[in-house]
Amino acid sequence: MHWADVLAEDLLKENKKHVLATGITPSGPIHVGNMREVLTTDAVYRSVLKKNGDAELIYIADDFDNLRRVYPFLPKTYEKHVGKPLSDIPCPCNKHKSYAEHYLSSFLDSLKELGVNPTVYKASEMYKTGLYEESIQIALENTDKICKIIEKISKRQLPKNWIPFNIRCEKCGKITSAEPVLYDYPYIDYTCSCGYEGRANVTKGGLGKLPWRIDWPARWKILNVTFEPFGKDHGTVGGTHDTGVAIAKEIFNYTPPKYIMYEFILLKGKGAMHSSKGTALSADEMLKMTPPEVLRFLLMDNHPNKHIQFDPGLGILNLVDEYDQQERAYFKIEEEIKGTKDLIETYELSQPYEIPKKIPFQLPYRHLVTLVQTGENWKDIKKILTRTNQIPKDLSKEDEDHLKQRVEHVQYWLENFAPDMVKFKVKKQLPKINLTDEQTNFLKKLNDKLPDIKWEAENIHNGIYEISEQEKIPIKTAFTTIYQIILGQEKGPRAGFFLSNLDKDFVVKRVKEAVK
RNA sequence: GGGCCUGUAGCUCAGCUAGGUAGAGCAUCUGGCUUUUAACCAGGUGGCCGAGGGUUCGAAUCCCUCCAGGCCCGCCA
Repeated sequence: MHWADVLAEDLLKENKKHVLATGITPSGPIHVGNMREVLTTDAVYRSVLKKNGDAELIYIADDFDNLRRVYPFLPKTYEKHVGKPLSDIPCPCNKHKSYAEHYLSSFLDSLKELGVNPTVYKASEMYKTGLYEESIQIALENTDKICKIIEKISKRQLPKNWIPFNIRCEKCGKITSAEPVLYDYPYIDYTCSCGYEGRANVTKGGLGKLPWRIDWPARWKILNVTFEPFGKDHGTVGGTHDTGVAIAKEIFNYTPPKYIMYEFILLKGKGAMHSSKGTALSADEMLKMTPPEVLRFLLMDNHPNKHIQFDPGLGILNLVDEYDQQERAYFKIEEEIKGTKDLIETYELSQPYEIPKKIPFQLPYRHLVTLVQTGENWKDIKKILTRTNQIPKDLSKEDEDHLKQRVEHVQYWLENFAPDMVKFKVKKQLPKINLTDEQTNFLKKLNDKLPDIKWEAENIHNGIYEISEQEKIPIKTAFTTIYQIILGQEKGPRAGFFLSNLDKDFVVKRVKEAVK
């Protein structure tokens, strides 16, 4: 059984409406690792719905959390914003309402592309509209109890006058620097390190925030959360999940949601991703080089408790190939590889939106890598594909869109991540090269033969071999020569297929030129 | 120090939740049309299922101990 179904069935033991929650703090570019949490939740959500359960998928952006420090990708001027809620900090590009919006909006766009459509909650709004009011009161009334729970479970010492509420200083706007002096419901008198002394009315929204260890369980109750995954960093003993569970039960009288702890996505050769260390791959970027169904596939095919090594280099080609292979198996065009796990569920969960009724038109991804570099744009590429009969004349609109979308992904990959060995450029002019006599001889023979070759991959390929045999020219030399005069490099894509994609006249002309 | 996960063929991993004759892909070897930057087909080789103990008629699978590796663990989600 697919892991999402296992989790869904566990939820369905209770016949009620399930709220599946996921949340990420938009403190910077949101990376693929974070994406795992959202897609994991989405998978379980879909599975519950499929089994006729009642479910809602929600996404909570904790934009009321404060900026911890000036991250490497931020200008120095952000120093003055450290400590303020993300929703109160100006946008780095000035196009969004706030710092939080800046990172959130592109992430939400990515989610849409992946077919994830949660109800979005923003913590800043939840606080400002008073959704947290009751929880704040309960927390403050139970300060001692909460303090004991946290100290006992996390083995951490809290400061003497600690209260489960971070006051936002009215003057400087920071939620990290105000110290409570006196608490008399509903007022808290405080002094801030900026010198301000003030009084906060906790029943008025937005004057402060519950610390994370209390915020999380409070949120479960406010939104009736029944399921929420979290990364292994929270799963540690005495960690925020442990204290959250205890606080939910003992303070908020709420049964903690079910969960799954997920492993991290590691970047091949670089290890775990950290935005702050520059070793993160943002969700945006990943989606630009990986088709959405393939990105989903990567996560659906791997149990959340397994870490994923993601290779943005050649590995991506294998990943897409693997996806295509499973797609063919799903549509029974070829046999599934023995031992494939949950083929049907995995494929269906990988679809961003509708599950195709028939198999989408496939072109091997590696071919696309060559094609994309042969043609200038989609029009060009389509022309080549049509001329070489690689796509049917009556290609459907959906199939064309699908193909075009893949071409765009390949282009982005080639520009940003592909290793040099797969890159090439068809030179507009004959490159400056020194050819040996043997090579020149080969080109002469090729020049004679070319006009008679029917312009198809296999014929071209065979033609090259014939010359090689007749003239006793090593086949390797033959290929190298071709790559040199067209690409200006010694290696290149499979020659027959490659040349057939080029215009015949162009090749004939180039060979003629090279012989001179 | 604590926690989670992993250990099965040369490599990457299924199989373990419901115990019942050890599997796949790649690599390698052989044969077929000399086949390029990782696009063929057919067949073969290859494993003390990390080690030890226990439960059982029977264990890769369940229980215990140990060993090795990965990752995580400050009011940093």
